[in-house]
Amino acid sequence: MATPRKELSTNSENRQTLAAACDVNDVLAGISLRWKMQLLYCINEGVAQFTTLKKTFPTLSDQILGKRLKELRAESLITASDIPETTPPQIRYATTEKGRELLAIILDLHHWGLKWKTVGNSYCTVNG
Amino acid sequence: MATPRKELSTNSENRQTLAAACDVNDVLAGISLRWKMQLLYCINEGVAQFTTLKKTFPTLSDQILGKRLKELRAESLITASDIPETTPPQIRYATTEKGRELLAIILDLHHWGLKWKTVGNSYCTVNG
DNA sequence: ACAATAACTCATCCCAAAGTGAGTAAAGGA
DNA sequence: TCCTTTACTCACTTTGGGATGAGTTATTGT
Repeated sequence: MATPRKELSTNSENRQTLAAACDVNDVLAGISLRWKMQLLYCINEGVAQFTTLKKTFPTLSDQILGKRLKELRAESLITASDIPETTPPQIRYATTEKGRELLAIILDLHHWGLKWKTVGNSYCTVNG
Repeated sequence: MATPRKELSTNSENRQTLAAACDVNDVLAGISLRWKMQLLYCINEGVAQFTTLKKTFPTLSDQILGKRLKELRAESLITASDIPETTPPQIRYATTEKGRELLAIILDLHHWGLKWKTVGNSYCTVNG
């Protein structure tokens, strides 16, 4: 006989459960999307156009780059503005105050990672 | 004619590329695994056994719970110790200094999220 | 002997994030 | 007229994190 299966996915439900339990889950889900913090960092450093970002990350696809820039704009982490007198019209991105404050915390996370970095990989022998 | 396809995945390659570029990518990938920071937080608050954690998160499966606890131990964010005179032998978890320092940064992230939280969802009307 | 409980582990399936190749609009130059 | 460049978008496939249901080891109580 066929195994009875659930007709509704608890996968997306659980994500909502966690988001409802604490806002930080939404934040974590947002910042961990691949390339996202890298892009925010680069834009803050002045690498701020579609094409220059593409060159900075050669293995990053156009689609994901466009998607991430759209997300960053929607979340007000960056702003977009036309560069006048360019043809075809070019767009320059810039970080917002919200974005820069987030980057500061990401930097803390970076320092934490370095501070507690396991030299060699002794902890990898733990198994069981 | 058949479209020529790549035989090697750039998916996992890109993860390594990012990890090599900056350690913080590893950190981000680690902390964003579902339930992980919740569990770390609960353990720090004293909800520190397999079964009590299960009861705290009813929709969290046994497998993921076991997996996360294993990861947290492997990364030295928590420690495990036997509770004496219990039957069957029970295990209590506790956060490490490394784990508590991480939680402090997660708390910053939480505050950042609250500070910049969009009231209503006006930014959701951005589309284009 | 059998049930109960704690703390897991295993094989399998599902789904959404990530990647792939191609196509689009608009403007200027050869 | 066609080519180039910028900044995207679309339809499709792949991949690995997460969920599911069942099984395992060990110990005490009845």
